[in-house]
Amino acid sequence: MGSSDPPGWRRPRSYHHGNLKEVLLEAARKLIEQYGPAGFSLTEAARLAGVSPAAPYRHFRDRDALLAEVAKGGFERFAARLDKAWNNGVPTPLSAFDNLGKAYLSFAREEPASYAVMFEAGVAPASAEGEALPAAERSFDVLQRAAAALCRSLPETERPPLKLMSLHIWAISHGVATLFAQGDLQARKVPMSPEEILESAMLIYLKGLGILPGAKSDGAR
Amino acid sequence: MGSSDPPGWRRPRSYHHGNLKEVLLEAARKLIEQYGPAGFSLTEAARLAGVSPAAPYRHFRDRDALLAEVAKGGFERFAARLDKAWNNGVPTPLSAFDNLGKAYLSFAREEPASYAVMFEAGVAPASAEGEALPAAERSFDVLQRAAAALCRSLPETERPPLKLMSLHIWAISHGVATLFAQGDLQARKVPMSPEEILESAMLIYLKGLGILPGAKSDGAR
DNA sequence: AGCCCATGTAAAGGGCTATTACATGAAGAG
DNA sequence: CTCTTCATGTAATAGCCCTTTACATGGGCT
Repeated sequence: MGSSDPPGWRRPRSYHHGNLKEVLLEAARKLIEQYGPAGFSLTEAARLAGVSPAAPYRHFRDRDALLAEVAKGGFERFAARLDKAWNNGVPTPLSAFDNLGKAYLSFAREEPASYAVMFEAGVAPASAEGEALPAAERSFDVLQRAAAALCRSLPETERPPLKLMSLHIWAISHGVATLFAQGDLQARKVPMSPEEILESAMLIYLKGLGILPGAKSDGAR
Repeated sequence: MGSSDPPGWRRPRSYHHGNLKEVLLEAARKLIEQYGPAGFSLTEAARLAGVSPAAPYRHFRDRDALLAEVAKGGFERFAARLDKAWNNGVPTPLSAFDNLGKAYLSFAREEPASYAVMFEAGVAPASAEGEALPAAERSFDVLQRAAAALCRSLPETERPPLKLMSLHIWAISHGVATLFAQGDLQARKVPMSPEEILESAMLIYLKGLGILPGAKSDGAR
């Protein structure tokens, strides 16, 4: 890789690009962000990188392989960010959980292209799954560890199935992220921020589990 | 839907098709279901309908306009189904709400193509929004009416903001639908059905609001 | 019966994907 | 230092798709 250059900077006048793979991935994210996963074109990414339309095929088997790499990189950064935000539940599981939710949303907002390729159906078929699976599972693991930590305040007999609870948390976060924190639907006339929507939903959910002090009206029983 | 009904059936031997618009929409849904919104091609839809590649342009301005119509029709059937499932909260709001969730998931499973075009970013750009907005809002209204009915068992001072609660319900349903009830991720090693995941999440959420008898440990307070 | 125009076809331009044969030059061996 | 090698780039091409334009057909109205 880059030997005497500043870390991985492309050499414009060289026949060999020197950094093409990364530049193509970056261009792909930019284009997907702008035109959607469907509107993205290998040829245009090559144009952005200043190379011929055939050059990308030296680094990716085909268009789908490039998208699979976008998904893989996305899952890796996603897992790292969730893990950092959770921070092992420090200082408290509740505050860390709040950070986790905010990190989830900010990733979806800051890397909408990655998020779309990671989760939208039919974008990166099975190839992505195979490559990206480990990082995807690391992401889910963070949610699962958070759920476990939150449950520790409950008597064992009242703890929900851990996996189920993690799926709930994932679904709520994903729902808020795709409906409100991404591109266009964000502009709907919803007077609340995605963060507010997610946090309030999580608070109610945690009350329902008895992890937070319940709604006053348990007298309804 | 009905396939071989007498009213408006295509005339195979006629120069004029007689039913092309509907047949193209149906073909589009079938192709999107199979290859994803990106893999769908106008030309192939025309081939399925037995007409030339230029014929669709007599009915749709361009490829995006056809997708916008898919989205519009999807939202209309979606709204109708949700409304029917909710059934004005009869016999009880809780049972009707359960039906509503099941209807949401079954629509996402039975019309994955429509659902994808309706909710995936960048598939049907702004054109869809304009045309499909009324039906989309009717869908959301059903959720909002359900939320209102569920809240009526609460003292007024403890009711959550209606719009916020509706957004929560929508986000949870959408999250479960896209993560677990559609195409590929469905095949994950999740030992629960989407219906079970959604219903359990909703039960916990409603407990958190005090609409259902609370988790035993409200004594935590 | 005859006209009109909604709805079809054929042909063509331009873009994208992917393959193949060829070109370039960075890096290591002698 | 030179020479060879091979990863990495280009050019050219085939095939598919989108979209437009000019033309063809025939159903329905007068």
